[in-house]
Order: sequence, then C-alpha cells, then structure tokens
Amino acid sequence: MTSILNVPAANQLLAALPDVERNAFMAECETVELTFGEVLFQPAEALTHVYFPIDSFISLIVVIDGDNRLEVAMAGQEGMLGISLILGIEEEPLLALVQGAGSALRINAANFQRLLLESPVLHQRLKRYLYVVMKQLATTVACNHFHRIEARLARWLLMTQDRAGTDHLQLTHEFLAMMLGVRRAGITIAALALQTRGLIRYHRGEIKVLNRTGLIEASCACYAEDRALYAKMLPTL
Amino acid sequence: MTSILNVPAANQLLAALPDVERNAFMAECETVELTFGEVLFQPAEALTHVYFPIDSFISLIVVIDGDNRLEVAMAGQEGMLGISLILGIEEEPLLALVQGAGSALRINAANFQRLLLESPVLHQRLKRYLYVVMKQLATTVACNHFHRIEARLARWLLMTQDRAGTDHLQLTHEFLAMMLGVRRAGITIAALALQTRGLIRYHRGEIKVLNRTGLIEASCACYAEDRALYAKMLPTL
DNA sequence: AAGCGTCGGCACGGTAGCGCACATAGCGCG
DNA sequence: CGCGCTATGTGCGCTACCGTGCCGACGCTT
Repeated sequence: MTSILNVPAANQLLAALPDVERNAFMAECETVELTFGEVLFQPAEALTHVYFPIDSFISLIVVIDGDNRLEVAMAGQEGMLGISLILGIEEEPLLALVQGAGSALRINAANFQRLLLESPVLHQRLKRYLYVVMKQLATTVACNHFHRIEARLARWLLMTQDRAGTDHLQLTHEFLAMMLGVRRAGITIAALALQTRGLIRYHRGEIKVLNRTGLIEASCACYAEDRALYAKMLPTL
Repeated sequence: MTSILNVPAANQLLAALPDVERNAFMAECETVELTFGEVLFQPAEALTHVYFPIDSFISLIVVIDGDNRLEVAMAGQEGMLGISLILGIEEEPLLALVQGAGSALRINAANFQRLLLESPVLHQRLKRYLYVVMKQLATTVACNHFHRIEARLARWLLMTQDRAGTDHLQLTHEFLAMMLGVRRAGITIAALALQTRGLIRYHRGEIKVLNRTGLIEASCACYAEDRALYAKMLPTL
C-alpha cells in the first residue's frame, strides 16, 4: 500500500509533489535500467519518452563540426531528460549519453504531456527546472570560456559526485577529456594537480573524491552558483 | 482602422498570430523607444515587463567572476526579451543591454501572463521561441569553445546585421571585444583579416558589411544552423 | 607466467590568445 | 589651427592549451 510512496521519492522533481499528482504520475511510469554508454536521445530525433533518473545520470552533449563534442549539461536524480517536451516540442536538441548506469523512471511522451495539463504542481516544478537548466547553460558558456581546465574539472567532478551519490566515480582521463572538450593530456595534468593537493585519488579509471570542500575551493564559483540556483528554485521541502 | 495591422507586423513572433490574438495582445502593449546602452534587465532582478523589439536589438550577457562579461544571446525583431516569464518565472537570468537603439513593444508582466493563457497560438509560438533560444545557447557553448575569434566575429556581425536590418552597423572594436569576451587587440586582428578579404569595411566605430555571402563562409556553421532552426521552428508564413 | 589491451605520464614543437603598453590617426570642439 | 578624446594598429613576452606520439605500468586473460 505504501510502496508507491517509497519508490518515487528517489527523483527530486517528483518527490515534492502532492500525493494525488505523484500517484497519477507514477501510474503511467515504468522503471527502466540504463546502461553505461547508452544513448537516450540523438539530436533532432523524435522524442518518444521522458526520463526521471533515480540513481543513474546522463550527460547532455553538443556535437559540432561533425566530430567535436562537448558536454553542456548533466541530469541525475535532481532532474529529468526530455525537457523540450515541457514546451510541447517533440525533439531534443542534444545527445543524451548515459554516463552512470542505474535506474530511471520513464514515461511515454503523449502521457507525459497529458499529465502535465492535469498536474499543476508538477507542471510548475518542471518549468522551474527548465529555467534552472537554461541559466546553467548560459553560465556554462562563460565558464568554458574563462575558466581553466583544472577548475572546470573540479566543477565537473563535484557535479558528477552529486548525481552519482557516491565519492567513488568510474571515469578515465580519456572520457573526461571528451566531456570537457580538451586533450587527454590536459586532463592528466589537471587531475595530477588535484591529486597532488590531496583532493582526489585515482587509479586506472577509478576516481575517489577525498576532500569535497577542497575540491569546491579548487573549482570555479560556477559550481556553487548552480547549486544555489537549484536550491532556490526547487526547494526539496 | 487598419493601423493596428500595420504596426505589429514588425515583430516576427507577433506577426503570424491570428487577428483576434494579435489585437488582444496589441491592446495591452505600449510602444517604447530604447536607447543605446540602456539596461532592460539586471540578472536576478524582478521582471516587470516583457519586450518585443521592432527595430531595436538587445544583447543578453552573462556576468561572471565579478567583471568578466560575455554575450550569449541576442534578440531583435525575430524574438523577445523576458523569456523566463513564458515559464512563469518573474526574473531574468541575464543582463539585457540595448545594443541597437529603436522601438519595441512592451507589455506588463501580469498582463502578459494572463494573455498567454488566453492566446493558444501565441503561447505555442513563444514556447517554440524559447526552445530555439535554448538550443542556440547550447550551440554557443561549443562555438565559443572551439571556434576562433575571426569566425565568431563573422557570425556575430551576421547575427547583428539580421537584427539591425541594415548593412551599416555602429560598433567599436572595444565593444565587440566585450561581446565576444576577448581582447580588443584580438578583434582588431580578426576585423582586419575580414576587411582585407573585402568582406567588411570599417572606420571609427562604423562597420559596413560589403559581402554577406563571403562573411557567411568566413563564419562558423553555427550561424547557418541558428537560422535554419529558427526558420524550421518559427516559420514566418 | 606471459601476453596484450588499457590507462596514464610525459615530451616535443606549435599556436591562439593574453596583458600590457605605446604609437598613430581621425574627429570634434574651442 | 591646435588640443584632446576616442578609435585603431602594433609589438613584446607570456600562458594555456593543442596535436602527436611514445613509453611504462597495471591488470585481465589464457
């Protein structure tokens, strides 16, 4: 009887909903397991489902000039995938790549749009989330432009840690280089600097965050700003 | 009698509306003159009005680390200012700086939100515009990261020309440097290269576009992509 | 225990763009 | 006509990062 109340709390956008709305929403959802490297959306492809990660997390990536790639946003249990459907647009602008395996709630696009009309609190909450993502996108333009690799790497590790919900991440330098749009050698140098300062430790694709506070200091202010904006717009209650 | 039909056609978001919706909207609008350098919104400030430029155009700027500035979007007669109000959020994330003096339609925030509920075509059109801006933001992250100053400058000049509606722009290197987040000397070099190729001519703050096609070739593909997306999502009819 | 693929450290020369500073040159104003 | 302001050109040394390629180390497989 109470099981329905325990499960959905895992996604922060859904957790704070009134019971009626959440139950109606959950009734249309299915739980899916996402595997590392899976592509949820291709740019400009028709959007058939919307995802609410529970313990998985997904990178949103711009593909430019054919082969250049750059991560511009990330979604985990604090967010959702398929935000353009909030606007009634049935395609996603970005490549959505599963970066942390785990489960997510999934809902059919048509049902999602219908429920949006019937669930005012959900609708408002998702519009606020969309706003947060937009502002973060704008910040990211400037962050990528002005901040050095080391600070951006620190920010990125923190964001990932928040979404993964563990201090133990599985990431190679190669992968990080693609996310930040830089050389692998560039990541090696930055990661080495963070490790030397005792903030992280890594070894063959396993990164452990040792000192979160120090990592925040090493990152640019963009990380703290992102968090503050989310907390302000989408309080957990 | 027909005057109401002539004026509003100037803004592309409003021009394509059914008469009923447009008339209702226009009834709440006032025309204002915007002057160069005027600030329409400060980041995180309460949003009292929404603007639909007619022949003015406005830069949306991220302010980061206290003093760094970078333009991340632009709005002219093809767009609007105050997009977050489409989502029901009464603050803007960015600094809105009038870059081309001219007129704009202005509407009170409360009336705007009310009209949105009563005008389905307008609402849908604005949601599509918001999507376009979001995708352009994402593209801009990558553009600023991967493309060189010269290409970005060319793109920027083209975007500005479209919004100014003339091949004669008033812009100093100093100003361009701020928009692109680079040194003035960097702009001098890039502008000189474009001038040498016969694409533009400039002199003490006056820039003339001589060869639009050539300028498009000199710019990165981002310009053409932006245009294509807008045309696809918001056909002029 | 040997082999092999993956991961990370490192070195090389090259380049875009930086910060700074200074020089020139139109243009308006008295 | 000359003064001063603003806009532009340019030079210098410097930094961050690039592309490439190599090598060693680890650890999984057989």
